[in-house]
Amino acid sequence: MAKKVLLIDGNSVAFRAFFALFQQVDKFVNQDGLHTGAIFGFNKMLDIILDEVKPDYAIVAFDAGKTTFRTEMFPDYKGGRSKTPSELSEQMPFIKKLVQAHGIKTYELPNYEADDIIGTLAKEADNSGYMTTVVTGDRDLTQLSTDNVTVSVTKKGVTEVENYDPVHVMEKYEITPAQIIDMKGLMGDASDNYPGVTKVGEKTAIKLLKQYGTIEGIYEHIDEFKQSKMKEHLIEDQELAFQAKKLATINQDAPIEIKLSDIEFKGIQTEELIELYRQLDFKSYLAKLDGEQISLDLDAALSEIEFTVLNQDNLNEVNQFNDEITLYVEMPDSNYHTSEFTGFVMGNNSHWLVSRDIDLLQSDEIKSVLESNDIKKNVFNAKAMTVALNRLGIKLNNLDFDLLLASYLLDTNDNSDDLGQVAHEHGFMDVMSDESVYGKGAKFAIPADQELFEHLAHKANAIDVLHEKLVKELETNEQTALYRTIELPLSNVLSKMEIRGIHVNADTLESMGSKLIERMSEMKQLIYQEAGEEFNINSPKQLGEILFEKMGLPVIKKTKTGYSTAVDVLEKLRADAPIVDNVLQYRQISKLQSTYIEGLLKVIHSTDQKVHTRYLQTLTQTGRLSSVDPNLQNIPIRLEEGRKIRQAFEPSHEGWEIFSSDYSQIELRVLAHITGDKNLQEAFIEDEDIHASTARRIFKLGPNDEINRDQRRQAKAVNFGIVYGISDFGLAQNIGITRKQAKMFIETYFEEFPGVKQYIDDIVGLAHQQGYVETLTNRRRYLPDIHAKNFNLRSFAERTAMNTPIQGSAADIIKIAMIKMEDALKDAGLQAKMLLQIHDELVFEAPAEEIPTLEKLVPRIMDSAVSLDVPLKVESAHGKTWYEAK
DNA sequence: AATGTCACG
DNA sequence: ACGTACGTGACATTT
Repeated sequence: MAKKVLLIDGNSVAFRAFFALFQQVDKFVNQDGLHTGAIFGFNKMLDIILDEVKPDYAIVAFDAGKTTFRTEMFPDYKGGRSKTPSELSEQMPFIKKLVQAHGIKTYELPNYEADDIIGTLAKEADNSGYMTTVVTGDRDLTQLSTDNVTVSVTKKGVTEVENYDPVHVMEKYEITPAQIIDMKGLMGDASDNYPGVTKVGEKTAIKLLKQYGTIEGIYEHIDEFKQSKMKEHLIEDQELAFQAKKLATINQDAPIEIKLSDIEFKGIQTEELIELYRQLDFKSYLAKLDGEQISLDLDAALSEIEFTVLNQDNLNEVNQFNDEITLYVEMPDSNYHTSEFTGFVMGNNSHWLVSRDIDLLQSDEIKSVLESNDIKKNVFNAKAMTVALNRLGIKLNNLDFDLLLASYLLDTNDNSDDLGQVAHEHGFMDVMSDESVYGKGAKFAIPADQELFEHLAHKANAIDVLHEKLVKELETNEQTALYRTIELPLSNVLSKMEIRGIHVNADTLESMGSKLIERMSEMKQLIYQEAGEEFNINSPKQLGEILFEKMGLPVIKKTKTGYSTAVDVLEKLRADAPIVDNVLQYRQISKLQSTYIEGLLKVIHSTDQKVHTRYLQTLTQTGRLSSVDPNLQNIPIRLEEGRKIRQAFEPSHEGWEIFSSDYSQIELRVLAHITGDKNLQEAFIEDEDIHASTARRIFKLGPNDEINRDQRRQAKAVNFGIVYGISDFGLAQNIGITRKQAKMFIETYFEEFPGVKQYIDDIVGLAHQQGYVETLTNRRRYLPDIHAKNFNLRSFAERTAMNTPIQGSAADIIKIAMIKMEDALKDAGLQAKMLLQIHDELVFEAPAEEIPTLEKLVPRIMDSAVSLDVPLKVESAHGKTWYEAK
């Protein structure tokens, strides 16, 4: 097989990579403040292309300096270009190192550009009968393409390329690769700052070349041209055209000192590359490198750590800890309700006790330490530890420091549930991430004793070392109270709710499911009939082809991969063809079936007929919880059909009921409080229907005027819009009015609620000034994009600046209520148990006879969780199932 | 692993 | 002129 040669135009690819990632210029910075976006992009390109080409020879050519034979010929060549941004030029030396670490030579030659080096080598390769791939960001190089030379030009970004061989050049430009030079001669090149023939662009140039072949050919026949402006320009600019042609011609005989045999591709130099990735902070690439090689190498980089392996005979070792201990129980699966245990570590001050034998935790010696109220516990993920130990019949008491929770409060942005990664974020590198120890996907494996124990000891040590630092940082941010009185106690409340679980009646789900399946197959047949063929309705691609190509329905919206078939689009097409309505119905049923019937059935524990969700306490950017495995925060309610799913959620005892209370309009009440807007506050103090009240104001209605349904609906959308960080476009889209009308609404709203307007201006200003915003309890969200040059990114950050204090404070309030609730239920001696939190709603189960008590107690706890300038309002309901609690 | 869609607050 | 509401998770399909 022919040898393969890879020639890369280093400068142009680096430029492309830099500008492709420029919007995120602030995201790609390593610890030393070096920008790394272009390096990152270059690396990505290299990985892909090396994998694709698998070259025998490879080189990356760079431009040597400002002056070349072209500037000698034409002093203004590439003149007027703005200087290379310093953010890019500082990256060039690293790109060269990166290339070398990939086992590829770099080369530059005084007086010549990278193009010429590539052209010369391409010619040599072609003559030797090799297959060559040229990678560049510059279309001019397509002139080099032959049957044996493919020119890959990077498209948006650097990872996608368009491959030019002579056939593709012909398809695209209708000329040969050699004629590309003539085309450039006629057109000139604005970016290289040389002119061609006046008023001749791509279209005209191609037309002329198709007829006369070359620039020379054109001028040989210039006399035969009909009198025209174009002819005048051609004659006038003849010299320029020939000059431009020369400038555009790549020199294929540059005096380079290297031959193909000097540029053999050596393959990746793993050690060098690891060192470089480390320096650059390229974590994902580090992880990607061969797992074993890396873990060996990283292992060597970690400090040696001592530990004692616990067994039945040395359990008295734990007696040395009487003040505080650091504890970590290792679980390979993220679901701590069900995961197996692979080991544990406990200790402090570099005295680490480790073991794989989980049963040891249940020994009197260890159990008494864990359950002690005098010995403080430092952990990573208190809730996971609490639930895990509960499975072993151990009650974990006196939790004090949670590295995960503290880290989340300090900065919600770069968070992870991996101890190693979190430690790295805080500058502590002497611990590995789980992924680099265990590998991932198919490679996942639990290592042998020594490696596992070292990993565990390093983890415990990381918690220990970061403890003091993070506690100080919380103090600096005035977040100590948030940590101690809200998040840490809440993690305990949540662990109880998760452990309790909620009873789900599988029979109810199954009988619903079989009805749905029946209806689904009817709908399916109907849709196939209307379509005239069978296809996969669940595939947006296939559905799009049927609707928009076969049936010719009007295309309303496109996605980046094809036609959009989302609800808002289909709804507009409803009247055009009956199939649309059927597809919508089919989708609705299939969603219920797959996500809520089958999905829920899969996660019911066979031992207790319950589902045990996990609340993620350190995930959202606003301070809300999220719920997974299963997600119990998105069980259907809006449409009756879906709402019936809630009939399967039952109390776990005979004679009990489901009881549910929710905050009414909590976000708008928080808005009224935070903005201090008198008009908005008044509406809540008077307990008015808030959307009607807003309607009265924005439509300028009198106190006795009727508010019609549509006015209220629109006002409701405006209220939502305000909370989300409104834009006229968004509002218009949402309620189907013109942008102009939406703008009017917003303006009127701001006139009527000047305090809200003031708040928006203030908070966006504050975010710009300090780089973050805060909630009522000093929960903090950093907004790095607030300084972005990119309009979209910046606007998004500005909207979050105003939304986060609202959504986040509402989250704070219900969290406080939950902590108080757990105590209040206990103090009142009730059997009632809190089961679920759905952002502004709490769901309980209780004996029927406790319901009257709950109806007073629960709202009282909830509405007094905090004291705002407006009252909080709570509404309750109860019934035999969650469905009936409405 | 990414994308589109749709369920919730 | 830019291109849009805020916060989530699960599923099926496609790459």
